[in-house]
Amino acid sequence: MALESLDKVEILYFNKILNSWYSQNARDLLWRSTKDPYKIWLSEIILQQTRVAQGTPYYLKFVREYPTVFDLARAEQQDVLRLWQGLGYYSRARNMHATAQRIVAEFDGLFPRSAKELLQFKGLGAYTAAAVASFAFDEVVPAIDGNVYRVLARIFGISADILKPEGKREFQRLAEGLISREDPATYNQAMIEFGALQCVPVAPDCANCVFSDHCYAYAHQAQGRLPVKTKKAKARNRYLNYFILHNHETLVMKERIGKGIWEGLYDFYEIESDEPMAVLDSFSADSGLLDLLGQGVVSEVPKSFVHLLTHQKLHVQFWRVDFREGAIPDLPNGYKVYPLLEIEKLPKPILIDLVLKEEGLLE
DNA sequence: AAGACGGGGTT
DNA sequence: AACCCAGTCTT
Repeated sequence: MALESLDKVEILYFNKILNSWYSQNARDLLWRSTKDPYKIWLSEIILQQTRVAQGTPYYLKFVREYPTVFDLARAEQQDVLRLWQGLGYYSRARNMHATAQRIVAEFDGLFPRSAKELLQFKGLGAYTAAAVASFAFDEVVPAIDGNVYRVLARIFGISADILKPEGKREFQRLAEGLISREDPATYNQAMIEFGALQCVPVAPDCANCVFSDHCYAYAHQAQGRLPVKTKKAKARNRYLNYFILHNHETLVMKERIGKGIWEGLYDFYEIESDEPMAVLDSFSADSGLLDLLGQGVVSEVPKSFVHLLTHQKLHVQFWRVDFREGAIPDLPNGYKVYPLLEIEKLPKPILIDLVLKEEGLLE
């Protein structure tokens, strides 16, 4: 479709095609069958940068454990993080919890109804605020996620960078012109669904597409270069050395405080090095650690791990240090001894959880 | 404007 | 190995 000549008739035509496609192809997703703003918000937070298949079990867990915003607000942050464990981007869980508490404390448990008002809450950005306002309250605001950027960029041939503010404004203007005034919620769902199922990132089936006669990208074979998205930096290498200090009944862990990965989650005694460290002697710089190791029986966990994050490549080596019962010596600040039975309840990075299970320290 | 922030699926 | 996923926050 030609962007310059987009008139009222073409907008109606676009919506007619889209609606028709959606009515025949929409998936039956749990959060689509409710108007409860809490559940819609919950689903949107979970689905940020997350596939439906990966997020669905978490949505079910959260709805069961915290059926209302009041239940979530009452919860301990640690329990919220524990339920979120494995989903990644843990600031989503912390922000969601804080927002639930604000909604209860300041808004009597009622979500404000406009995207503009929803933007004031942590974790609710432009997309999520629009999604909640339109899905729960039928506000006429376009919810533009990665799917929608892709659909718009291809059909209308928009080459503005979707990661730059100027590019976002261009897509926003286009979407505001396109959105259905009669049923904005369905329009938004349909655009997202169309991007997720038909206008997929790689090798879309354009020959069998309801927009094939009107699509810029198909006509110009530009599917591969639209949308335009600035590249992200390559992942940097980090070398993490973990010491699993434990005796028969207890284990030493620490909460990760402050900025960086896994904030609020628990891991082990840790030393980071600039490059791989093969032998224990390499740790002689840490006298406190040497003290600790001297009093226990040290064994290297046979495996080392490479754990890939979007922005970091973690090279992780575990060492296991066993102490006699009740004999774990003084620990540096922040480290605490936990009974093995309590470890299960702590929120942990997926890698830590995995190693605990492999070591037989956690079920 | 550019980075940081997870874990997993797909190609 | 590269790319992406129902993005947001911080600097």
